[in-house]
Amino acid sequence: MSVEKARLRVLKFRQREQSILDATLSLLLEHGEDNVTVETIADKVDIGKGTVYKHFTSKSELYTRLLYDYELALKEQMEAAIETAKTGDDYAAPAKAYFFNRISDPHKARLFQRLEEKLSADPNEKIRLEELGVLRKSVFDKLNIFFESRIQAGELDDVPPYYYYLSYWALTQGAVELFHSTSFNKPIQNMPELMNFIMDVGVKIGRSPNKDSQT
Amino acid sequence: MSVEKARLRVLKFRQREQSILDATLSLLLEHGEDNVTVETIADKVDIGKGTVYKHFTSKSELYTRLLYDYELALKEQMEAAIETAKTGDDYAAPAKAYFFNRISDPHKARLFQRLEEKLSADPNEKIRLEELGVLRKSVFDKLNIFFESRIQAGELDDVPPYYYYLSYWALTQGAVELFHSTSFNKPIQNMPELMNFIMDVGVKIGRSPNKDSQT
Amino acid sequence: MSVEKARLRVLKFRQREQSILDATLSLLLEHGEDNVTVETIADKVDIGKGTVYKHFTSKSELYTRLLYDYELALKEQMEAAIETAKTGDDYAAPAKAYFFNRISDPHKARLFQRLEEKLSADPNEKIRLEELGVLRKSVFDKLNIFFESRIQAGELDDVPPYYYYLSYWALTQGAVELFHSTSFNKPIQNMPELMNFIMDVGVKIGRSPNKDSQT
Amino acid sequence: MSVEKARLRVLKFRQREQSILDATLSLLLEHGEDNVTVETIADKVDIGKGTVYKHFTSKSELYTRLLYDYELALKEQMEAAIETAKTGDDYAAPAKAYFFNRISDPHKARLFQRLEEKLSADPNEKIRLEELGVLRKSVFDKLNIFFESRIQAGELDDVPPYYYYLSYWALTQGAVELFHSTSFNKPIQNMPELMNFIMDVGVKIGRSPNKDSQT
DNA sequence: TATGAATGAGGCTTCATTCAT
DNA sequence: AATGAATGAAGCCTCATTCAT
Repeated sequence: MSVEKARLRVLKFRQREQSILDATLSLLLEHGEDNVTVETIADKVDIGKGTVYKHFTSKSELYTRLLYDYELALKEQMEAAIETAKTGDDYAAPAKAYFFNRISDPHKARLFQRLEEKLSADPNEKIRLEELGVLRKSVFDKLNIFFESRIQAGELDDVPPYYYYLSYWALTQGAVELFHSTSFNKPIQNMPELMNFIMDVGVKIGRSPNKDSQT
Repeated sequence: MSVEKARLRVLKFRQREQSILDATLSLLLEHGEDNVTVETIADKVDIGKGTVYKHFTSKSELYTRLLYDYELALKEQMEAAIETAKTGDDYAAPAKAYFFNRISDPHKARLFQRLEEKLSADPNEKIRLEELGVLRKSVFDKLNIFFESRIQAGELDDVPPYYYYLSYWALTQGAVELFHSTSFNKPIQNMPELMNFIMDVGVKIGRSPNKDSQT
Repeated sequence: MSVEKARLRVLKFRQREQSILDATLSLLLEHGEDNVTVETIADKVDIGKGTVYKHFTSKSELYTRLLYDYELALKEQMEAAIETAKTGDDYAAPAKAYFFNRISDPHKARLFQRLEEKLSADPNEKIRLEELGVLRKSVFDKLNIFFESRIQAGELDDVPPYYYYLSYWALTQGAVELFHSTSFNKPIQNMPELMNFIMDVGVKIGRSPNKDSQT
Repeated sequence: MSVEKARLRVLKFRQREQSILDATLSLLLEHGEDNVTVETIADKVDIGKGTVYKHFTSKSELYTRLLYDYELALKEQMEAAIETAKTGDDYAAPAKAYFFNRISDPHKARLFQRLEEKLSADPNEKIRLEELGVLRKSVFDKLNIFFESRIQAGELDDVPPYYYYLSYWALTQGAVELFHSTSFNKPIQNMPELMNFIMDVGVKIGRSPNKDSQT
């Protein structure tokens, strides 16, 4: 019976941890990275400040954890998209998946970009942050194989595979920034249309003109 | 004679102002936006904290000034490049100019991106920050004309001109981020080559296959 | 049991709050409004500077609170005195109560006068300061009724009731200043006697000569 | 000829000194005691900050000087009024003169009250401030004689003469405060009328009922 | 003599983290 | 385990006064 109790306690503990993560993310999105304090977070979850430190050794660790969860979800989407692409149904599936993931919530995308940057400066987080690299490496490897095969099939120009996905990453990242920049926003009259245009630019990277007709 | 003295004094004052700006930029680049204090700056220039406030009414104003100077230099480079492009020698001149400007010092490029974002949150800087918009508007207008003419010459797909330069902006911005991301950096074996590849992607945006041969 | 603990904690917290208020008042009286810093206060209570901000959002709020407490006590004394006066035992009870309240600690009286003035300039305190007005309004209303009845009874000249209590306020205020002015102090050989004289001037305001004999 | 020049220089120096005093007073009245800096003053006079220190050894001395000038003018008015009173034309002349002097510019009256208080705390000003005492002593002496004579003439109750003028001082002082207090201001519908009422209270201090008819 | 740039002590406030209960 | 009061370092900014020119 006390085993049961213990299990329940552990469950509750985990749920609370998730609440903290959720609350933090929502506060971060609402008020910006520089305007969220541990106290705000605790208040939102309706727990004491000290309790936060029972779950995370530091504010940075909490942030890192958030980052990791985000990246993990992204990885899973990417892997699914790569599988789809392999079947030949839609070569652009990974590209689109990535793009949509980022652009569907550009606010969040940019937040994590900033967070990662900030955390990188923290020596205590270096180790934990490396796990992000592991996650990404796994996706990179799959993308490498995928693009290699397309190159060998003559569908793409013969450059190192990472040229493709990193160019694409850059383009998407930039689109996210564009979304937010008050100043560069101004000329834009039709944002969704522009985003489609940009995505299209991305999808077509490296396709030689004559190969273009194949899609 | 006292006129002469006064001129000297003003000169010295300006030089000091410039050295504050220089020191600030270098500290910002070295330690990151969140790790530069007014005291650090004063120490680096070897002046008192109060002196900084003789030149700038607030830390924010100092930053805004830095931003403005950077943007002004960029604007001038862009306008020169647009002129070059108009002569027909190199249609891609503006694109290249922009790309090189950002990529030649990606650290700085990203810094200013972040700085602008942060300053936008400060109500006191809103007015000063609008001058940046004026600067950019001027470049946008020239780019609009330039792209419009190329579209009408049938050299580019017929989409709103800003699609071109904003996509390009996004791509460059992303390239800058790529440069910094410790994690996304890893697969890269040949950074300059990759940057060229990305720039090429940008240059070719919107050129229909058959028009491609014209260049 | 934990309820008991919580109560104790709240109690302790309040006590500390009160000791901050007490220390602040005593420092204010000792060193003057311009020579009390948050650090001084914290030192006197033997707590950290930050702790002060757990109790009050700003130095101004702390001062406002002091002011409010003072005014509240005054209000209660005044209302009691007005009740006494209504019984007919001593028509001058409110006047005397007010006078004694101020003159018994003129140092404090003047301090709060200054404090209120200073706080009025702080836009953040405007709302909180209005509560003082509410407190006073309540006393004013009671005084209006009281004086009105005396006027109608023919005991006082028929002028707006507030003439009486505001003249009286002015006289008392001035007496407080007199108490402090090192320079105007000099001729005074018998301060209590002078204060009695002044109070008497106040008490007799508006009593027509022939009515004078009635008291 | 150089004597002439020297005289001119001295004249100019004095004029500038007066400009500084004038500018300071006007700034003090406009922005309040806590919001006037030496720089503001210098700017208003259109001279360098350093120049201010050629005329006054410290900001405090400048203020003290302002105070002295104000008090001197008041003294002269008071002495003239006492002379008038001695002729028997208007016994209340000194009282009225004082009251009008303060109430005609209550803003200024209160400013100097505050200034004197602040300066009293400055040990460096103690000596200079004593000269104010000398000025006042001179007026007090004359008032003593005046009131003494009225008392002996049976026109006033027999109390120490300073009871009269200090009570009066207090009343006026308080009226000035009343003028400014945002909170105590509220019930007032007719300020000039109220001020007259208060002045009347002051004028009648100490007059026994039967003596009242004499005026 | 006039200047105004430079100074730096000193004031207020914030917030991640600790620790006694 | 949970709490939240307490901490104090650190950051920004002000301003009377000094002093080299």
